[in-house]
Amino acid sequence: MSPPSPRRNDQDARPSRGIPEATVARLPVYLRALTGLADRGIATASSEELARAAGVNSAKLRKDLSYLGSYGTRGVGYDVEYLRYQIAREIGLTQDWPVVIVGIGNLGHALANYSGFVSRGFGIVGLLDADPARVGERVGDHVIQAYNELERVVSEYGVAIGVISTPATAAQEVCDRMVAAGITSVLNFAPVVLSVPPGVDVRKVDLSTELQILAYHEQRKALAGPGPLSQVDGLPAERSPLIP
Amino acid sequence: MSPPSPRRNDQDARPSRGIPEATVARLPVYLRALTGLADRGIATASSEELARAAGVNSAKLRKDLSYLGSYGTRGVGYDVEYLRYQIAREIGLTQDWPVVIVGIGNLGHALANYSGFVSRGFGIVGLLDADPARVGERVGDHVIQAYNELERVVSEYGVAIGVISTPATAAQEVCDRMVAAGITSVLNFAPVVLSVPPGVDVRKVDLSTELQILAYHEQRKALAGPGPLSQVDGLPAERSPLIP
DNA sequence: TAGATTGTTAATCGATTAACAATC
DNA sequence: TAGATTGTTAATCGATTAACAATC
Repeated sequence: MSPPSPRRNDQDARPSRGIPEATVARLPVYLRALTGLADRGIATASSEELARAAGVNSAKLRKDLSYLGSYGTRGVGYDVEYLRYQIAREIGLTQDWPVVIVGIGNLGHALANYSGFVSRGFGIVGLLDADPARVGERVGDHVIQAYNELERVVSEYGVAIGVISTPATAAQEVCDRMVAAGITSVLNFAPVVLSVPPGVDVRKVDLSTELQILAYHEQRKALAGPGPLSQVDGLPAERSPLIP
Repeated sequence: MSPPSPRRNDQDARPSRGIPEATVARLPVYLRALTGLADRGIATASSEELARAAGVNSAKLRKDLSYLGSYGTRGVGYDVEYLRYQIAREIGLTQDWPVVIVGIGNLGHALANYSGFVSRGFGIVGLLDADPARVGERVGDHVIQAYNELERVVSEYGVAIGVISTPATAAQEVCDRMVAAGITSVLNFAPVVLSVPPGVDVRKVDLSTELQILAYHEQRKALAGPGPLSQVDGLPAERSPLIP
């Protein structure tokens, strides 16, 4: 009966706004694919070639890139270096992001030594640990500092992104303290669901969740029987238990 | 004009089949939440309580659980232990999954020492590295073996899931060899897009992608200006560069 | 111009959510 | 029975995909 209610129109915003989440999550993949092409001396790539390098289909890639603007040339393709820069700018990698890591156990060491960290616009400005025995230890180019230094490091370097690689039991309290100190984005490696106030982003990386998702699909493959056509002319593929 | 073409009906399959991917990805989260509740001695939980513990809304949780069956009691809620078992069974965690890890650098060490590994139905049956200098080194309960042992370990233990924590340059060749040896699920920590034949599942965990997604949102917060209401009465929030 | 390839449209598919009848 | 809460429906929203007009 009544006309559709007037709705806030996304057109009002700048074109750089409102990129779908699914697209945002793929931009880093495109960026990496472009870097790979550039390293191999390739100056121009079609959506088809770029999509292959990124592991997606070309329709999706073109749709994704269309949210950023028109950076391709019809009949030609995309200039690798130009597109790479545009995506980096869109993500915000034309500036450096200071990052603090709390919890320097095995995983924290691995993160601190991860070269992709520095090379991609992120810089570690603090490695913090609550264990006094670890404070002062050298890890890569850095020295582990006391957890108590968190507020100082965050304000001194203007840290916006914090990484949590503590045990699960400590993660929420570390997160709370990060947020109180001014951090508004958290990358969490601890296997807990973190509570944060509105305006704070949390992303979670969870080994055991990933393994469980694989196990689910693996189990279904076994149930479906061996062979790509899921023929059921034999018993399900046998899997040995842990003891051989 | 013509009636819709006859389509293969999912109803034909058992109810345990065809759980949406988004739901599958949340089952491990529910499982962990249930374990947490059980640890605190809670025997029964409503969808509302369970959803809070898992960090989702209760409608989504009920919808997700409905794909597994009717394991709740109207007016009462869910029996924590019973539901926990049903989800574990659905995922396939009532059996143990032998896992092999290739690439025992910093990250490989962290993964090998990760306790959630063993405790959640996964068992490491091999730590492999291509560097002869590392072979023989003790990591947790295991000893690093030569990369050459891959085929033997996979067939001896019936390994279906392989973890790649090598440098990016080695990842594709390791993956190919895993697949040739019979592995059908790969968890990849190397920052490359892996090519695999149909029927092989790959999941990727990528630190720098996660950081970049956070950076994108962080940048938008800065552009929107300080304050939760995105007021633009001031300059964008200042972020210091890496050098203070 | 002819060929190639982008950027966009529109159809389809899958995921989320609110609401509520069923039922403990 | 009255109150509580599940399981399901249906509406909405967001993501994917194929197709193709626009255009280099």
